[in-house]
Amino acid sequence: MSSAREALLDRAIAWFTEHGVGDTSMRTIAEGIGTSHRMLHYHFGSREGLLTAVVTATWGQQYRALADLLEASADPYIAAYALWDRMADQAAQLGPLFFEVAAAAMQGKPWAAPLGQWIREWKSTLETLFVRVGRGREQAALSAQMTLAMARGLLFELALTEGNGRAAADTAIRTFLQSIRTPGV
Amino acid sequence: MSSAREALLDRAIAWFTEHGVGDTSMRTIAEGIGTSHRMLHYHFGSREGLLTAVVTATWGQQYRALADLLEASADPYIAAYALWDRMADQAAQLGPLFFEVAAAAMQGKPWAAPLGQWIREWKSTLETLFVRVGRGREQAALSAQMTLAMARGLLFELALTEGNGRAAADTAIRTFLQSIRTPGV
DNA sequence: GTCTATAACTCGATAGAC
DNA sequence: GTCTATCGAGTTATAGAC
Repeated sequence: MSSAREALLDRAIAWFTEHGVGDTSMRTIAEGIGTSHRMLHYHFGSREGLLTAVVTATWGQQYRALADLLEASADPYIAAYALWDRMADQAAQLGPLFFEVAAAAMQGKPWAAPLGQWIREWKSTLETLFVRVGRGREQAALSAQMTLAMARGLLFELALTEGNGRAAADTAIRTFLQSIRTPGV
Repeated sequence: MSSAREALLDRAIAWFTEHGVGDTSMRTIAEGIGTSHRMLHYHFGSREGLLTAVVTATWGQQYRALADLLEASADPYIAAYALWDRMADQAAQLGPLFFEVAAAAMQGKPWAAPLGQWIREWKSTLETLFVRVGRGREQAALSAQMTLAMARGLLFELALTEGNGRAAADTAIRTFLQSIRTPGV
């Protein structure tokens, strides 16, 4: 509600995107985004509250954008490529933070839990699309799982090479999508 | 050399595997593995020195084991599956730490750099195997990239679900390896 | 909402005895 | 190699004025 809080949150997201979460303190990030650590405590309650807000806001909007994208296209292959295109564009900036927060979710850190939840939902959403195009439940689940795994694996590499190799990654995902399009697979 | 140092390193690796790196202090980990923070400083010099030693030891032995495995098998598809099998077995334990350290490498943290280096080498190793089996340079590079991306993406999901879904992941990797085996892909 | 001040504590790292 | 003791800085979080 408060616009001061939201302005602060936007800048915090930008800061974490660039520097990661890691061991950074409230003071360090406060200085980095031009406020005081007192204000961060005032608006977000605690360090964990700030992290939760950042994760929720970042991947909440990401999740809604992707869900829209998937709903807009009837063809799961076209939708999957559009999804890839969007993720790959942001890989160099958002990739490192994504994998850091995901690792935190794997370790059971509460502030990272929302991301883990959304990752599970992406799979269901994509699976539904494959069903809608005529695949059986099991085949749709397999296709969704493989598509997301391939996209995420390529994203991992892109993030590790700071965005170099985008063309090669595009070729890889296209080759893969082509291969699961053929019947019997 | 010193056996006290190596015993300490072994226990530190086990501790990080279970708890992650995150924001944990020298004092916390020292207590966790039954020593004093003074001893950690004595043997590893600094917090960064300890992290570097842990990363180097963990993925140094991992890298050598995988290199042997790839060299032992002439068929890259069999080798790739053996590689997958080994990684998937350890996914629930080592996966979270792997992705956390990889994210640190993406963010340029010096202590995580060795892992980034090895990840690049895995690709070259697998690519060489595809060349040896008759693929052209470009096709071999593409196959190696896709194989590693798929394996890593499935690993990501396995780690996030604490090892549940191993059977589904096995099916996925087998389906994928089958699909890139057919000529023209 | 924003400020200064500060409580209460933990951090990495080192000194020096043994 | 291992111990106790400690330094100085940095930490989260809160109190209270404005």
